[in-house]
Amino acid sequence: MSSSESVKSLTELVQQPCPAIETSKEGKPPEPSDPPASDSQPTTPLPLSGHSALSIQELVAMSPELDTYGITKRVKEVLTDNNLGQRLFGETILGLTQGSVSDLLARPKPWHKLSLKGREPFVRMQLWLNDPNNVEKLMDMKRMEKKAYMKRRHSSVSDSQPCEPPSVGIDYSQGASPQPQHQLKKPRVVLAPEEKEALKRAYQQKPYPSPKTIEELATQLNLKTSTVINWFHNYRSRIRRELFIEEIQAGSQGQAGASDSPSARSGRIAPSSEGDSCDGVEAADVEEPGGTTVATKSQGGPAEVAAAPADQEEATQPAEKAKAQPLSSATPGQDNGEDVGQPRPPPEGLTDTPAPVPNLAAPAAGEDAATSATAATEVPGAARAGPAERSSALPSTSAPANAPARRPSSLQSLFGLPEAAGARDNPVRKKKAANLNSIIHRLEKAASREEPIEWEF
DNA sequence: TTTCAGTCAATAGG
DNA sequence: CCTATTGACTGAAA
Repeated sequence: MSSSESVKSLTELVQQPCPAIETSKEGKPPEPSDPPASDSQPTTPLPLSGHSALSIQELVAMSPELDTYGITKRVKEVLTDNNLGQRLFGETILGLTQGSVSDLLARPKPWHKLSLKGREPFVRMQLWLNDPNNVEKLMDMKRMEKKAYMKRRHSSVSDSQPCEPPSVGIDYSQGASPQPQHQLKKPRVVLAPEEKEALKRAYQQKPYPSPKTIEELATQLNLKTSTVINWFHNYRSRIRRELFIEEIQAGSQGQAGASDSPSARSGRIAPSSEGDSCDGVEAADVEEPGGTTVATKSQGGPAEVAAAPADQEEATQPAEKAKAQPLSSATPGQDNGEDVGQPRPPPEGLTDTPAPVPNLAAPAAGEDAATSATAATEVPGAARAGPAERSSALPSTSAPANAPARRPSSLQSLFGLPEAAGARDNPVRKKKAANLNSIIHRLEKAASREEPIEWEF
């Protein structure tokens, strides 16, 4: 362990801040000659340009701290400037599929919130950006693909998909017309907007529904339980991610005015930095179709699902909800005009129902506010911290905002100064409200055990 | 077990 | 073609 020198050179490789400054040209040693004696890796699955002796993982491990936002921004620029698609880029440079690349470029998570694995793509991107021939290489790939494509077309005259079924052998579908072919492949569930709405509402009541609640939701919405579970998982993490980007952008916001960010470029002093900023605890209000600006009443009682401080599960089904098709019964117990369910087509395929759920449009009407009420009951003062302003009292480790604003003095980036001013208001509020709920949830959870937990909200 | 972080891959829009 | 969205899956923590 040691080898501080090699680290240094590697660091340069992955560094994003201005590369200039070096008296020696160096550029990039084809291979550093100093693999930090580490056990071998499962080998990179990617062709990865095929050089570099070091595995990315090693690079990632010693990578300095990259500005993910800045990196993605530059990558996007380069790609668009050269008409390179993210599919090509993803597959050849990152080893990821197009969708993943799109996601990554659009919503990079801040470096410190990334796992080792999650950092990998960013290191690769940085490496790629540093490569003087990056564009050229990709263009070559593009040409090659095209060539291959043309070739294929040419060779196969009027042949339709020569070798299509790559299946393992479980397939006897070769018939003739790929029409209503057997759907051996699951059709991919697509939730209807109404269903999503219902789920979101449920999420706001309870970001972490109990299995029982999930089961109920599934029944009421006529979805598979696993679908509901997955939905919650996905929704939670996607909400979380949006909060991250918000965090990032906040850091690079340069409000009109002269002062640019103080840029307190400091190191990571934190043993496990957790900068968080909760932002004012605003009451929540939710949007709704119609433009009814719901004021945030401190709820009246439509808390429903959650009742007992401890485990509210029991209050959930005093009645009987045998029948599916909850036209309006929704959650038993304290109904309050709440309705989680919505009429939907009969179970099991059968596309009959001509009318796609007529009502359900704006069922809610106000109870969303329950957002906070719900669980707050027990938690002492922990959760909400007064009004707003939370000038961190503790020496919160790590600066709340890193300053990715600066740009290297490269000719390229001279042109881009897209700076986007935020102009969002509504959706954000909602997200925050939901986020609060999850915070509460965690507090509750933690309340039952004693452990110095560190939270990041 | 459950949650989470990363991804994949189908698919909806352009 | 290309990109964005999103349900589902995988593997690793807890």
